Amino acid sequence: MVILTPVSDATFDRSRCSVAGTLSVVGEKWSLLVLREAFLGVRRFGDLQQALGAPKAVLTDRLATLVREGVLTREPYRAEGERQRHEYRLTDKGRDLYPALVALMAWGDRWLADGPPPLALEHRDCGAAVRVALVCDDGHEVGGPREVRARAAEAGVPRA
Amino acid sequence: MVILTPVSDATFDRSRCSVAGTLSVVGEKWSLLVLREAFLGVRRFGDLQQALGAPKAVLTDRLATLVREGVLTREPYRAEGERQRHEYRLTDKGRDLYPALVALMAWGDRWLADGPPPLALEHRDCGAAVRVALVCDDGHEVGGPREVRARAAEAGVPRA
DNA sequence: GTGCGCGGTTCGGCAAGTGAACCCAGCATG
DNA sequence: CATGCTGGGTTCACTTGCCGAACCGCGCAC
Repeated sequence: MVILTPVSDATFDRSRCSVAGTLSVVGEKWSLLVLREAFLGVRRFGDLQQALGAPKAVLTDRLATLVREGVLTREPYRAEGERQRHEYRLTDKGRDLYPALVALMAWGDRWLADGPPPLALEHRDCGAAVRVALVCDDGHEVGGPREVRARAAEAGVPRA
Repeated sequence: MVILTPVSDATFDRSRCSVAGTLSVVGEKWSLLVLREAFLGVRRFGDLQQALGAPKAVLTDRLATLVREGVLTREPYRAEGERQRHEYRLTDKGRDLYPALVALMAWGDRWLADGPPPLALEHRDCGAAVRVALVCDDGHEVGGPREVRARAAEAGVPRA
């Protein structure tokens, strides 16, 4: 029997949904917080652990999967008088998660705040506050989901 | 002992971080996928279950917490010749998660695709594609994290 | 060599997620 | 009325994931 949801275009192929795909990469516990730290410039295992308070084993695992997925790279470095260690840096793929992280942060700032936002983002050039906006390619600012139509790609196309 | 991370402004109060706060509301497994369906107009328990394939028990729990957090409401309805049931609808607070979801989807479209994006978003008014953009309040488009400075709020202010 | 600190790995216990079975209200049917 | 069916859950046994503490091993300092 065919599903007939109240909204006609809700019948797209969920198994290929990009939200689910993204979450399979960064949706585990701590992953997005690791990336938050990465965007703040934290690169070393110990610093990450201290900043996050995550169990070492979990942190090890999350870093490994993020590296495996190409979101971070693991690069050797060597500080004065210490042995070689590794640090974790964002790749382009990882840096491209910035808008998502900013959007999540903005929501928390707005709806969960019990005071001023704990972290303010400002444009390095002009000092003005940075935020995420929904825009369309004609340059309009989009107010919200009500103004958006979701269209499913043609089904039946096999996986490449 | 005070933490001294290599980056000076990385020392903000993580315990109040809005990313972590947001994730504590929508970061559990399935939560964001439930919201994806909500944005597509799916409102009924059974439809959600069928669309997601999530275990009923988990779905029940996620819906309950999303309602408790004020992201969804649970409202009675009654279809012709059926008994009363409940449906789950987005609140303003929930609708405001749209940019975050779109950002996650965009990332997946870009980096995980093995074909065209399974779901295209277009501006209802003009038909142009919808995307998330990072902008500053002076109207500039922000290229990425490199152009952003994160500034921690003054510490020491107790939790209101 | 011994000690020590960093970056992990291992381990036992607990919480969360999973699928299948079960339950129950209420409409439909006979 | 009894009976069955259906949607929306709950319960249960099992697996997976997360947790904190203990342990390990490399390489520098002594």
